[in-house]
Amino acid sequence: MLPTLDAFDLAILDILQRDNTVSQRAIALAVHLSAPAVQRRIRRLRESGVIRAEVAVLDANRLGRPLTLLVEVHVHDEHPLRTAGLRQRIAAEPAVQQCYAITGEADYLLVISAATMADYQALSERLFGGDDNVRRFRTSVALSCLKSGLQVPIERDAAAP
Amino acid sequence: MLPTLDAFDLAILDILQRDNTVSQRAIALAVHLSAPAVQRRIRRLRESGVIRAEVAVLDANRLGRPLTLLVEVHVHDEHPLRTAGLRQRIAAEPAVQQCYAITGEADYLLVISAATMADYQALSERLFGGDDNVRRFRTSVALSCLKSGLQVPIERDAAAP
DNA sequence: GATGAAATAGCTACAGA
DNA sequence: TCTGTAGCTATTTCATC
Repeated sequence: MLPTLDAFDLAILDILQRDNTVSQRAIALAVHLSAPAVQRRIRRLRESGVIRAEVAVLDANRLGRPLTLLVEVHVHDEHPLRTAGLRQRIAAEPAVQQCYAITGEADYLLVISAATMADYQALSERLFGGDDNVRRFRTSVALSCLKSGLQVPIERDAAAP
Repeated sequence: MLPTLDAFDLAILDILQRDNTVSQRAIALAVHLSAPAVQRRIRRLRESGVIRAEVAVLDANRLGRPLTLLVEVHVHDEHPLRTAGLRQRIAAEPAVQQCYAITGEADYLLVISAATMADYQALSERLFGGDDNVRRFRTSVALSCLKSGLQVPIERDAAAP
């Protein structure tokens, strides 16, 4: 389940995480391999979980969700049992795009997508309202998004001779 | 360039942002449309920018980048001319996955992927070191990632009869 | 890992509502 | 203008070397 990735794998991954619509033939050409070889590697990368998902990235503005909110959450007690409810509500809420447990002053950082501030207010009430383990939360509004992605930097050794 | 999205479009988008390897035929079946109709809609959604990208999401841990860092950056002057350099370095740095200009105490929030703390230290030096407009930056380490994605919540009206 | 055949998906054209 | 049917092209998939 932990296959070592060679330069071919890395080259393939680096293409796919930029654009997974490129054909296996084109990838094969780019990394100097045959198409079936590329296909077998992609299948292994999928099955082993190196490729976690293959998705379309949508424009939130065009879908009526122009707001991105960044929320630092402070809890009284970080103990798993005391935060289970919070974590479950976060997991269940589609508007919460990302959630990190973090070091430092705050305990959690959330990235949230919302249509209106009223919607966010209702959401924050749902997430934090009745939870007496939530000490406080501090919301920042994203004025603009300078960069948005989940791409993992890959050191590009030359792929092949 | 701003086509109104109907229930069919939304249903298609909701499938694709979860898994864009689903065939047009399967989508057609799911949303009760013919495959060519689905294809035409997908093409329009791509061209109009509603679909911003189609990508593979990789597991950073398996690629030797187990660290995620969340960095709040405070600048002296938010004026575009004074922050141009910073924004340019952020854009050029693959390790910076996300960057938001935000309201509140800090001015920017960065999500960064790194292999080691030493690498991050070098990176932060590159990003902020020589810039006298950067007043300070505060780094949090992500202890765990409870949720990770860029999916936009879509209200699922019934797709079609 | 490469080659070639079968299955499948994607694309285009045309007809109809 | 949009959908659906039909037919073609290209890609993926699988067996073999």
